[in-house]
Amino acid sequence: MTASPSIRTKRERADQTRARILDASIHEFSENGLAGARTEQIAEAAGVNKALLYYYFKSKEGLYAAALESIAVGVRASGLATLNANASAGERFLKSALEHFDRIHTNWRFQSLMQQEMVRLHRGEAHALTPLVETVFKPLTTRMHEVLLEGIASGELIDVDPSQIRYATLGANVLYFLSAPLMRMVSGTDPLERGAMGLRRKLTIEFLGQSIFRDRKHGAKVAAQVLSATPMPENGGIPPRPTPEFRKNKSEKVRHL
Amino acid sequence: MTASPSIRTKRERADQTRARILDASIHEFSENGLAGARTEQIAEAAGVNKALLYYYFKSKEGLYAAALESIAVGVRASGLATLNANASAGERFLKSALEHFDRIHTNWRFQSLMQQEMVRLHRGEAHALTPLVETVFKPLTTRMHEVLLEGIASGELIDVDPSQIRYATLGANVLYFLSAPLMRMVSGTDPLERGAMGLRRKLTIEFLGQSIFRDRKHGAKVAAQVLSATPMPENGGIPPRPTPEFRKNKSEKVRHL
DNA sequence: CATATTTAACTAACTAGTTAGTAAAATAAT
DNA sequence: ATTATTTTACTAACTAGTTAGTTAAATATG
Repeated sequence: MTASPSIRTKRERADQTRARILDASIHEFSENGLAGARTEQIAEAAGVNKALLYYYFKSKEGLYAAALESIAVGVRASGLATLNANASAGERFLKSALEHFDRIHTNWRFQSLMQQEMVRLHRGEAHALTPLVETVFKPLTTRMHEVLLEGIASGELIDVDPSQIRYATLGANVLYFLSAPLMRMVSGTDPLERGAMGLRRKLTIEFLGQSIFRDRKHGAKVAAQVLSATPMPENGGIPPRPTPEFRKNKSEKVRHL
Repeated sequence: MTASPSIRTKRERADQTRARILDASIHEFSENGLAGARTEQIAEAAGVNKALLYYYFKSKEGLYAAALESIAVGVRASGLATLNANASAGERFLKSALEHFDRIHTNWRFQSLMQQEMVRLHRGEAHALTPLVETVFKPLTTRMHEVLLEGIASGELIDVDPSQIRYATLGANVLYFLSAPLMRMVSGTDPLERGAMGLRRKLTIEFLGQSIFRDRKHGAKVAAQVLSATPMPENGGIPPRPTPEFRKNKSEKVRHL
């Protein structure tokens, strides 16, 4: 287990192990939640002994918080990038809506962790999200608000509450992916299949072009432009599930002998 | 323990205990999830012995499924009622959007259970939701689709994908409540406080009036009409949480001795 | 050798589900 | 109507298994 020959020093190898633990944690926590994830499983996936988790991070919750922070790093940057692009406020907002849609499925782990954190927050648990408020959520929310206000002031967008536009836009994306397995049962077709997703992606932006732009013809043009400028990224992250029904649980073991 | 004098027969008392168990289950499961809820705690809250849960429902999952079905009964009726009201398609849709907003906070337990079920579905777990697909979700989705198509055909609503209108509308409501504890940390004000909620309720409908109606003046009128016809219901269901931070976990006990 | 990293072995606490038994109500027999 | 028998509703105590976290020893590495 003397690792790859490229890594020699003690420090480097330790850092690498640490990173492997974080990777495995993101994987396990995003799929099974804080309570559902098993430390033993994380250790195994990282190829280390369970006690090592407690050597690097003091507790399961500490590990969870670290995993959350490590995955959140990239989100802020890409989110702000679209909002600061060189384009009209309306176009920047559509770009950012599209980026949000794409990010949900390319970085599904992050989305999954966030959804579980929201539930935990409602229960009054979770310190884990607190640090991300300042580093990620506040900057993104604020910037988006500014862009929308700018678009409204310039007359490009309709004069409605910017937060409401935000809720409707992000909410649509969140709900699409969150409800996908349910809608699959309702409609028979899988919203996570690439074709369906590509269509939804297009309809999402076109809808915004028609709904929040004062001049709907202009909105349609901007939507088309944004869509043609940003092709759908490769299938990223939502781990495909087998047939919806039969599948033995993991987090809640059934033990009827 | 001969209970109240009004209940004499064995059968009646048994039905009552069964109902008490279901009530306690809804409470516990909605607050702690399937895995997080403790059978002992459910039994205690229902005032019965734990083994009785297994006498009435064969397993924890069976109890969960029964609780879910019992709470879902009311949702279909109220949802369909607004969609079938006597009004234009556009107005019926706004009514139904408003009913959805109100239902989320008056029947928070249902919403909470649904959100957790969505996550479970993504993991490939959950038979519990399957029966509700036919009895609740399919009828509601179908009817809403019909209403939207009617509104588009009549020219009252803009010609965009009906499903996209649904995602944007319901998604906005879901995200508002789901992200409330996070937004409270971001903005400092509590979205679940009654004043804020009343405002959001109004902005939600007004936004739809401006965004999905072909004639925005007409949309504004319909929105005002729907809002004045339906006052905000009394504070229903989201259990208020103390100060966001400090609060010992329940589902994931920390046992560092 | 001394220090940082890693592990095998262990434990204390907890939890879903079971079992064996009881009290009282319902039903059948006399 | 009284007694005997069966069924229903319910409980106390227990089992078997799981899991987060600890400890002390081992293994590199500088």
